Amino acid sequence: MFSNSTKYAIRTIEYLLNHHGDEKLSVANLAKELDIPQPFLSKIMQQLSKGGVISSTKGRGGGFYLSKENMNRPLIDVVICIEGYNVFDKCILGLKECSDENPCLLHKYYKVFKGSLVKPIGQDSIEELLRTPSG
Amino acid sequence: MFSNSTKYAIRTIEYLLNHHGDEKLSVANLAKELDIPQPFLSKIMQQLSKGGVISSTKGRGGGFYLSKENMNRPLIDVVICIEGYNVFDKCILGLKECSDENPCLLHKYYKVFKGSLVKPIGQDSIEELLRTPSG
DNA sequence: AGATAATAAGATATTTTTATCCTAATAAAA
DNA sequence: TTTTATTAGGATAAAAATATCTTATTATCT
Repeated sequence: MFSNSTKYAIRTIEYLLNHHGDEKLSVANLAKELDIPQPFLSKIMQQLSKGGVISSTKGRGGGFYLSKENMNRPLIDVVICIEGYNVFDKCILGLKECSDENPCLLHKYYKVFKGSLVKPIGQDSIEELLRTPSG
Repeated sequence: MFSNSTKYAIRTIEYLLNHHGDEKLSVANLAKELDIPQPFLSKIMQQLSKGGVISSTKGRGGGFYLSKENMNRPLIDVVICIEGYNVFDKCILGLKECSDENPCLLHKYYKVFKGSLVKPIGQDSIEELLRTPSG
């Protein structure tokens, strides 16, 4: 479903949010805490930063963090920033045409999934979604 | 979610099932009908055949088809045959530990999905699942 | 101003997935 | 028995994803 890059991105943003208020966090720090290869996470963070999904400051005491604006964006923006598109817009079996009228085999099942996962991801802000304890 | 290989496999098996009773179908034929690169589909069919998910006969008039046994296997076997494991057993965010007690961020959403898609895929036979018109 | 600690960015390497090609083996038909 | 149409299988190629390394740039502290 998600690429490793996207998985890492989501997990890192969650961590960033839950450790907000502390000083900004360096890639080295994040990579260690989240058990992600450091240089790879560095690449991902650059991409997220360029896409405006996270913020950063350079220099001593710098690092990555989430601004108020960052927190107000829907989580799906993170996915789009990494993957380049909304992965959930595509047919689960890769058909070019797949809709309620012209469904693939698994369309009806996948639709339930979209209703339950993709909707909150697409609508709710990062803060709303990630701050609530999951279960 | 699924790799291209798996998507192709599922679509081809669906086609095979719906054209059962006709003569066996060649890779060339299937690739053309389903718009899949022929040599790539060939590889996939070999793998499925070796895994016992589909059947084949060589020589003139030969081709691929589904035996009664093939039809009675759950669709998840196709996924396992291609991917090497059940992709749905893994955490959507790639956590090593992810359960109801110790859930990742998206665990509760993903769980709904599993209930709706993975359950039928894992339990129902290929014939039951694919023969029914979807929607 | 200089040293330091951090991100930014580009070049490169590795691995996996996807795709292609070619030859061998097989089975049926002529 | 020869030809033909097919799968089987191995060798290889191309592309994408994943991972690493190195250097440049920047901001803060001393």
